[in-house]
Amino acid sequence: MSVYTVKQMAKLSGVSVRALHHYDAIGLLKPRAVGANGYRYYDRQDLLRLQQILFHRALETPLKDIQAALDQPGFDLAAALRAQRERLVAEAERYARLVDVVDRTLADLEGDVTMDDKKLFEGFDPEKQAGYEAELVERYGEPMAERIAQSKAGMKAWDKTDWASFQQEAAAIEHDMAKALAQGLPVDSGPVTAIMRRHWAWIAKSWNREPTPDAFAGLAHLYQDNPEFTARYEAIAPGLTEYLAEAMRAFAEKR
Amino acid sequence: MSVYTVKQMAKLSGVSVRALHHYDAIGLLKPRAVGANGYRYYDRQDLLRLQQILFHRALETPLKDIQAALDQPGFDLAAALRAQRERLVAEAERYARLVDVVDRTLADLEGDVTMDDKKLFEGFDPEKQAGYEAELVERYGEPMAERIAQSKAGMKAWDKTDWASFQQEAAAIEHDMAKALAQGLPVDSGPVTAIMRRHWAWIAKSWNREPTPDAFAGLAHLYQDNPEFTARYEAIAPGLTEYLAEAMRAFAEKR
DNA sequence: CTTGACCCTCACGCCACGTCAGACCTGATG
DNA sequence: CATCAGGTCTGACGTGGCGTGAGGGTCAAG
Repeated sequence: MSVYTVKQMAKLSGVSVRALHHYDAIGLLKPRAVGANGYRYYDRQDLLRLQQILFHRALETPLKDIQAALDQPGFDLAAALRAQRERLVAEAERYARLVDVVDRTLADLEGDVTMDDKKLFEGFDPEKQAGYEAELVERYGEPMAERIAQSKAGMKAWDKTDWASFQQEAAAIEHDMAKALAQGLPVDSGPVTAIMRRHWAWIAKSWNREPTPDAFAGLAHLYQDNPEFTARYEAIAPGLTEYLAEAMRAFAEKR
Repeated sequence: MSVYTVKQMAKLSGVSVRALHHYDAIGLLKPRAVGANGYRYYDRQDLLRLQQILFHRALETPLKDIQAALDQPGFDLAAALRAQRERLVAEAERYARLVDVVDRTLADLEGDVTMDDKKLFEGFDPEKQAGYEAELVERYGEPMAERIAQSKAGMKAWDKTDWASFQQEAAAIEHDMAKALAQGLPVDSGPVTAIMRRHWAWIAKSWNREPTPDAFAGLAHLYQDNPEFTARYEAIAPGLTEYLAEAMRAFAEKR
């Protein structure tokens, strides 16, 4: 009565026959018996195990780990679930952030603002974002962490117009720096200093607070060390990353 | 000046050299030039294109689609992004639901309630969940949609104790039904009718409203047609799905 | 005995690369 | 000029969780 063929198991559980073959092959779920004809026969215990498998699979646990969880008697399921929970929370947040990115990009598109000014402030690749922050905090201590939090809080309240003007100013600064570089102006010359004043103000706006000279110079390093920034600047003009960084350091020293 | 080797491109953009090879191989990003030695040489335009690629890749767009988006001149980027946005929202919600599932499971585990009573009300596999709802709505019209919404709203307010007792009652009902089946009691016999009264009440609790007899009978079909339910009942006892469904229909007819 | 619905075992395909292996190229140094 | 480090290349296989045939055996009903 309670013996099922592959097809029946598939219908009862919602997985494919191929998946059952696969689970058999990797030893995750072996049928209770195999006939002389090679047919797989499952029973209710197998069905129960399959249900457990599906539970873990829905949480995106690798099949290997599921096997380990189900086969080891003293396995700490609660601990594993708590670990999974963290992962899932992180994923949920990641996707929420990506939605934000798309929203801002769409706002850009519909507002007809130039399309290329979105890379810097998008917040995708949160690991790297976290990396920047960790770097800044390590270099400048706890107060920096607070500043970052302030910055985030402040920027959250911005509307689309704020973002658009913010990005336009960034583009303008970059454009002017590229021109200065092309003209061979020294980084401590008057015009470049003027641009740096605008950059300083722009940073102050994004941080919701005046940067210290040290932090400003540290940002220059950050620009040089991280691909997100170098790619952006190098794409505008070759050598712009270093030129900008030098200009920032020169400006910071005068403060 | 603005000519980059693979490694330089990799450093500037943060992708691996292997990925650049791959993008070349599939035609997504071909270097501006290839030397007589076979070396790939990129320029700033390539870097810009790579940045666009990375933007889309971060949104998990398949590389083929990215290529289509970048190569077709009249491509509707906004429409594509809106579609992606929907996907991302759905994913964010899915993960949030999974976190809920894990939380409830953990509550179960820590409350020492039996572990197997979690499958029915978990809300993972949202597509199928949506399928159930669509099925019910189609069968019973718009009022059912409203009822589902009510049910969800009501259950959201439940705490862990509510969930635990809710699940215990379900388990008790199933257990009693399995016993009745084993004893061969007819589905319209007194004891079975008594169990059905409890099942009815249980449904009423979850729906936040009394079911109509038609809806109750419809639920019986749902149990028989969907693997999530059949697997659950068949795992408890073979034939329980049909027995339960018959009992529900018999009960519904008497109302 | 035939039909049609099952069942089996290979075995390749997918996607976006990671990871060797083996060989060639280039620029700086002894 | 030889050497050496550190690039660069082209295969080619591995990853995970199966999907999707191909080619052939099995089983129950008519």
